[in-house]
Amino acid sequence: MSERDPTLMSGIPELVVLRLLAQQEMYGYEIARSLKVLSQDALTLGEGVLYPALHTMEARGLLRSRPKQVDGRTRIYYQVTPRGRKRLERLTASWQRVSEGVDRVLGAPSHE
Amino acid sequence: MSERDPTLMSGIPELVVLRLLAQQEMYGYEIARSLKVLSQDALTLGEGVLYPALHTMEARGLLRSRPKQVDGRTRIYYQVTPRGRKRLERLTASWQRVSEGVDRVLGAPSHE
DNA sequence: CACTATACCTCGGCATACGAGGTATGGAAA
DNA sequence: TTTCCATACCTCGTATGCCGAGGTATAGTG
Repeated sequence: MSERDPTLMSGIPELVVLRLLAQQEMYGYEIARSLKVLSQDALTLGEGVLYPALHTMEARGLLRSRPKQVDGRTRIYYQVTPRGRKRLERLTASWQRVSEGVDRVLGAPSHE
Repeated sequence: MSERDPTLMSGIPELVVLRLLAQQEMYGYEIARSLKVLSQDALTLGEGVLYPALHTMEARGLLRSRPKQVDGRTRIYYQVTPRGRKRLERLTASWQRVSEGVDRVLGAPSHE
């Protein structure tokens, strides 16, 4: 009936997570909050997106993790590997390309 | 082993197709070419993406089509319905929001 | 004692991007 | 003539990966 909202973010979780972690080591929950704040609520990574993403990224060698006990709570801190940094560069370039492409199309002359 | 390039375009095909068609009626092949030119090669919609997308969009009432014979070739022209225009507005707003969000995250201070 | 915030996780569903492959016509080149 | 390219449509299978819903557990606050 009513069409479902399309995701409009593909690859974006990976891109922004890499970007955050490139600056400093962080743990999952922190990443989620940080992203919401930094993007001024434009980007919200649900836990169902974030955690699986972190796991596959680690499995691909883009991240490394280490658990840390803080106040009886377990946090898993992630950091970017060199391979992850290369990936970040590629994804960033790709994002810029595509987003400029979209903007050009959107900005194309309309006859309103 | 080597990670596969992520799509980095979700919802984008729908968005840009709607945008093009909002300006004028076009047929599939034309849309593909047009998109490539307008985006300066940043966006290339393969036929395996384009045609299925057009079909589902029509099924959802966002587009209407009519076939036309030109030089013994069949072209299927698409136009945007009012519903499609509403959708375009929503998607455009959403795109702007998200892309600005990403840019803010990417532009966040790094310590290089 | 209950509730919220913190902190992790998995599962199933679904949309959809994409390559590969298929049909057919018209025109230009070889 | 035959071959090839551009035009013009299509479908199928696969893989990805987003997402909501739900689950566990601790610490601190009302």
